[in-house]
Amino acid sequence: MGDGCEHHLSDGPPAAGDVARALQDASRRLTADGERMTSARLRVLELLLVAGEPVKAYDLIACFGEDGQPAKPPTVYRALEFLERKGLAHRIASISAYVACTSVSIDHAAAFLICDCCGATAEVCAPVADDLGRAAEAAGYAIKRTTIEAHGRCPACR
Amino acid sequence: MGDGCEHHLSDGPPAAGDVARALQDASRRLTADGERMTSARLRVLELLLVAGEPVKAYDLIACFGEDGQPAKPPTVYRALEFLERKGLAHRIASISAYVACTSVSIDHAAAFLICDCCGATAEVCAPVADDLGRAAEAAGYAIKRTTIEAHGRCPACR
DNA sequence: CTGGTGCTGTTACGAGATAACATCACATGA
DNA sequence: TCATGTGATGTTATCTCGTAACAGCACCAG
Repeated sequence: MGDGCEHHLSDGPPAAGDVARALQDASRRLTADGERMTSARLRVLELLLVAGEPVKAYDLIACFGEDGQPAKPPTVYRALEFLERKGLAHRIASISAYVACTSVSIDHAAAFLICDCCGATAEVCAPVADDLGRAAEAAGYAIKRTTIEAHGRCPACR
Repeated sequence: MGDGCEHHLSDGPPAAGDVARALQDASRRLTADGERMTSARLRVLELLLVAGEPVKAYDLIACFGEDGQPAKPPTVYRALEFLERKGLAHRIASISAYVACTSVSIDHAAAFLICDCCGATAEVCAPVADDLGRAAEAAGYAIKRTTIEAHGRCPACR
């Protein structure tokens, strides 16, 4: 969220229809995968999609209930872990927040550009991780998972 | 720290002489810079150097006093913030830990390879961040700071 | 010796995340 | 149909991580 300025054009919350469609797509993909899209998982994904930007876990916890009832932390953390495992969401470690995955490709390895001014984030793909992979190989490391996050200012806030 | 195996050859704790030398170098560089290398900062840097791998903030807090007395959290967090600002230490966001900077070049933008098995980390430099910079430019973002971390297995643990 | 600036000490608390255990839902095979 | 195993959830409690706020001190510049 904005600390000072309020530009915020980029990404942003999508139309309601888009969210519904994304939720349906996700559900279908999961059931096809033999996984269960339970109500808690669906709700957390919905909240992430509606936000359209990184959200703190405790913000999710606070708005979890349709009626305004908060959830218990494990409920939300379990859903987040599941969504992340399935590539439907990502944790952004540098700000301890979570965001719905916007990348089309299933096999992720995402990188994020994060605006310190308005909070907008862009998920960028591919080329970044390659470089890192090469460096890892040179050092003899076998990589399983990457965290790639760049902080700065988005086009609107510059 | 190792969760299961205990290989752990890489990096590791350096000889006492090396630590002393690194501390002196750091002190000189700071005073030349017009900064003060106070006892708390020196102590935290020493603990990081001796460990030779990422250390949790509360572990630093616990071993802070020479006599075994723990420090108060702000003491350590302030020192860490300072050391990070000066490029003498880095925070590793994906595991909420801190590590002394091993890179020779002053102007950092470091990337880390972290072994999930034994905890060893390698700090790799340069080429990685370039790629990310290009992606950012394409998206119109101006980057100030990056977090690049890869998890996997080190040569010894593979 | 006076004021400003930056560092330290201390208390208290807010935010982030997980352990442990009981219970429930549901598919599968006897 | 019922037994059973697996995975999801509910609940309590706790742990870890990090910071706000304020008082006091150290040191340098004028």
